[in-house]
Amino acid sequence: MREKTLEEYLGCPFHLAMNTLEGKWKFAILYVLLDKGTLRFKDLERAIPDISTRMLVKELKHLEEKKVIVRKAYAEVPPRVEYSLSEIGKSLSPVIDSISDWGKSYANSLSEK
Amino acid sequence: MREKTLEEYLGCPFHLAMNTLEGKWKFAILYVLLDKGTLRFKDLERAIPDISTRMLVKELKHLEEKKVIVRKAYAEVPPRVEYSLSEIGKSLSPVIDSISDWGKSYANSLSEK
DNA sequence: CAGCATCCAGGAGGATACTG
DNA sequence: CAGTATCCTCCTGGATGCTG
Repeated sequence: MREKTLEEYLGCPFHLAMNTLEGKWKFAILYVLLDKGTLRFKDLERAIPDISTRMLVKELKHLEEKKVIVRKAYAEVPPRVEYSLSEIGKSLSPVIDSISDWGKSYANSLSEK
Repeated sequence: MREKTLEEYLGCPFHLAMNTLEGKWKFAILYVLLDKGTLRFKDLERAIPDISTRMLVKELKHLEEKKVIVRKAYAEVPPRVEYSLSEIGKSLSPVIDSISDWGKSYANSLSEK
């Protein structure tokens, strides 16, 4: 039995993390940015075909407020806005990997039976 | 740039994982079972004070269908039902840890500025 | 191009009361 | 004890059209 309580374990950092990663499209956006580095709004929309404009805007805004991604707007016409991961955003890689890894062994364990 | 596409990476195993872990209380239940090993329904309710009976039933049922937890009912009066993690359920520990770890460094990076 | 405004449906999740 | 059964609210997310 672990020594930490539910409160300590799931308490602050865990819920903080879940809070910023919650939402249908967060991981997709994160992965694409992890993959490509920097993308414009339209490119993100193309990279995640099923997302609606409204949702992409909302999720990006949320991630930006949470300091996970960085938004850089250029004063040009037509407008250009580039999104990339912050340092803390890049450090999410192990999280995505561990979930993906678990998913693989989970899929295996399901097909074995 | 990674070689996998969004489809390959987020495609099957990742979404499979997210699917079974989705929901407000999944991680809380998982953590408590990881912590205590085996618990009766009422004990789970006590361990997660804010959850409603309805939600606990739903989440447990979902996790059982997904083969992540094991339900064992005893033919007694009053009834006794015990929940525990399956092998694949126990292997979720790294996922929970990586999220929790990221949450910690995230909290640090927020407070530094 | 990079969004914002609006409307809308469906589902997640809460509160309460009841049963074998 | 271990759930069911209802009812209800709010929020997520989709569709569409418009703007600087």
